[in-house]
Amino acid sequence: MKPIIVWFRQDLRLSDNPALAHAAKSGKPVICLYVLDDETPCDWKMGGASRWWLHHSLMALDKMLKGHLVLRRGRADTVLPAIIKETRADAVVWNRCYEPFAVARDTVLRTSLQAEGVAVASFNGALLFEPWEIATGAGKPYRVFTPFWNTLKAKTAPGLPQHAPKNIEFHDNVKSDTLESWRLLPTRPDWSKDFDWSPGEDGARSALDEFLDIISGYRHGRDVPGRTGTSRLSPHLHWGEISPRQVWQVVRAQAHNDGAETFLKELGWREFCHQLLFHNPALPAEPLDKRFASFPWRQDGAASRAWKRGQTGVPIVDAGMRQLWQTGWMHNRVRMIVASFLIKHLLVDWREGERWFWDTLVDADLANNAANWQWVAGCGADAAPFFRIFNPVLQGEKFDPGGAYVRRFVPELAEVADKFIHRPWDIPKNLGGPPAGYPAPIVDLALGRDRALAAFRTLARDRSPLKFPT
DNA sequence: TGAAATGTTGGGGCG
DNA sequence: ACGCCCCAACATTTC
Repeated sequence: MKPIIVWFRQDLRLSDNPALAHAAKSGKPVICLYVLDDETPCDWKMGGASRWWLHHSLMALDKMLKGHLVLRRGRADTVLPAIIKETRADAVVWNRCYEPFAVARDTVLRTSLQAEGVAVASFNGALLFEPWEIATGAGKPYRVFTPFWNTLKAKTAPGLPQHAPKNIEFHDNVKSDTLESWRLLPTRPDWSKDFDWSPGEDGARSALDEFLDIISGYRHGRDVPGRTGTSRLSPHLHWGEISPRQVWQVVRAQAHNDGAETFLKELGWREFCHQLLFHNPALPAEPLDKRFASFPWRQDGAASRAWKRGQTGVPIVDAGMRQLWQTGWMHNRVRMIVASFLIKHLLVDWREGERWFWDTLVDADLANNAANWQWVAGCGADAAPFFRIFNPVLQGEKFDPGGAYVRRFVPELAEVADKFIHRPWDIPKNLGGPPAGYPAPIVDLALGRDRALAAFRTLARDRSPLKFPT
């Protein structure tokens, strides 16, 4: 019997994995393969934090496969034909990816494999619905979230998740790299020592279970960065350690509480972002709203560096940027604040923030990252209006009132009184003044706001309708 | 999934 | 007792 190859990509799990289930049912011996491709030129090479996650997730997957995971390095269109030749496999299955380069790669590969007589099948393992399954009455992709969401909800429920295959008959003795030889982990310095994550399918399940304990308070709790009020599922979902169908099914069962309802909407945003990228391959690189093509972004290396390092002198911004660097993740409320600060107060091109997040987030996801940066910049689909400029002081006082979040990540401010924790520059002289060792703000918040309004207003005067690439 | 400026209202101090 | 002013508190509008 000739073997079948399951090509793992962003679906590092056994349960509800349609490609794996298909292979296990086929009666053929199964080869579970992961290919690390550092060779194909790509604008979005996997970032450092992603590689850290991948290392641990592959280790977990290999354990669940009882050591049968095959690791190969190289171009997918070289590795797959090679391993097919070695093992005489006559079938390949995978779950679909939706990044433009992945779509292009997989389309070519499918054709060439089929031309060699290899059976190829692909499945939906990453989304509730395919990007082409939710369309307007005119058959076009949605550009506004709310009608997209209404249509998604009205569709018949996404398919029920499948159980992991009862037993898998593996095809043995396939050459494999060692994971260590891929050197996915950071060395000198080891910036991952404070990462507090459990990559892998079990870790994903635990994260979901822990979230279910607090989901009833999600609607408001999700906005408080000093406490755990969010699901922290994003990296697990990105790597496919848990499927959106699995999350949907469990959360849906609690739909009587508004927290569950609010959270399902976030899964909806994930779907929305993925269909946006699928239908707009330039989403990560070009503003959807073409009026932004000639926007006068400022080149300010010093400001960008201060932002990345969490040295802007604005507490909630610095706390967020340091949380990102230290833990590989940032609370969503704070992502909006730091993004607004970079784009509006500093007038730096959103793509610079997008790139930094791509390199530093363990949940870096091309679709979510690009769509959300465009959203904050005001050039994306269903975008925030240009005049919506977060005041980081007010946001801090509203969502981190006791300063617990700032104190945790900006130790220079740990002893500052609550009243001044989000504006240490206002600490009067007789109380000691601003703490030494913490920078003064790199931009005057009022001036920065006015400058952004002036710059963005010139765009708003251009009444030409939004032009989206077709 | 804002913030700031401006407008309105109503209670209380006080001449 | 009355009107005037002040100013929270809330509402509206503007960016």
